[in-house]
Amino acid sequence: MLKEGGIEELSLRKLAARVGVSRTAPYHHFKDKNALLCGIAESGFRQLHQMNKSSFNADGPSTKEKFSSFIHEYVNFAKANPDLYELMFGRTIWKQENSTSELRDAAYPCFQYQVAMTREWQQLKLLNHSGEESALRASQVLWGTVHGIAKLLIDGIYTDVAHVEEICDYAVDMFLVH
Amino acid sequence: MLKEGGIEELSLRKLAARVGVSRTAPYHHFKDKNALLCGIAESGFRQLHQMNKSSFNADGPSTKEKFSSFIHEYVNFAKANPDLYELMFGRTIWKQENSTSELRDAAYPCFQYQVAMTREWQQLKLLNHSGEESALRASQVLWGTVHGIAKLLIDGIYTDVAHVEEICDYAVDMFLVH
DNA sequence: CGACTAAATATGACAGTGTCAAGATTGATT
DNA sequence: AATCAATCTTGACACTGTCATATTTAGTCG
Repeated sequence: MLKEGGIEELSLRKLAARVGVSRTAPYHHFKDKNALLCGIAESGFRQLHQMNKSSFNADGPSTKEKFSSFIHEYVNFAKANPDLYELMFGRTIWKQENSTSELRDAAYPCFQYQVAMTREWQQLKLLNHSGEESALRASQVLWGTVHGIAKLLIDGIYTDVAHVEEICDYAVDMFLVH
Repeated sequence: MLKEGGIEELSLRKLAARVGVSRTAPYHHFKDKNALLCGIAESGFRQLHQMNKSSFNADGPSTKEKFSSFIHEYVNFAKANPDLYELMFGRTIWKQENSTSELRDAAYPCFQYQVAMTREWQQLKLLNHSGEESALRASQVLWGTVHGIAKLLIDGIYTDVAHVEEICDYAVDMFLVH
């Protein structure tokens, strides 16, 4: 249902009807609609984390190539699953105390892995920077960049999906030290 | 109402009740709830555009300082008006054909101004990059970065609002050529 | 001033939604 | 065979956006 009509089209009642049960049946498996959405997002984070890991641990490509892969793969993940991505990083789930502890348990390791990758790129002097190095800050900026590009693409704001690879290549080039 | 409880708390009925009119009175001034939201977002874009212009045209600060100002001011705008920013760049308004033509007329010049600023920074050799230069691509990356940082901050995802300035400074440092 | 018109407002209604309380059904374990 | 917990259902409530229809208000013209 997410893929068909996005988050706003996903209602518990329609979902229950499609499965063939009554409207309140889902409430015996999830506390809330929010809990259900958190569950879906949770699996999304596991998927994203897995993608990052297998890409970063691949033998063959150079570290520079892996950095480029990270950017491309991240944005393409969002492009391929726009509604899942929207759900994973949307206000719906994260605002206030909506996020489940299970969701956070899946999401935080994913975030921390990005910090770890960034630390390695930094130690190998791959990234352009002058002052004192901070893996956390650098990863927040890098993540911000891919996240921002992904969101702009998904929402179709002044960026065209057709130019994803070009934009990502440009981003890689702007971050690498020359 | 936006500032009080965010977009999800803003309902036409409550709004009408607060103003002291009936539920359907707003429909004689706005076609839709969507049209009303677009109107609010519209004024947000005008505000953002104005901010960028007066910052970029200020005499005194160097171009490098202006670049830094852009990053900081953009993110701080989002931090100061989280719900307005969420509305301006959220899926609610932009997905499919929800955006009003008036909204686009306010937003696009704002986007294009960012491209113009980026073009100048690029021509002054301020930005780190190796290949062929493209103001559009560079501004998409820069914008992606500030947009992404802003969103991560607003939604409270692995970034703390207390470190805004540090994160922005770090971003500036990563983009400047050294 | 009175009449007409257009803008603005109000009422009732409809189809949705998430969610709760209370009762009915099922299936496995003792 | 009986018990009990898991699972499901129905009824109900308070919301939501929006439409069709009726009513009020204000402003303009002869």
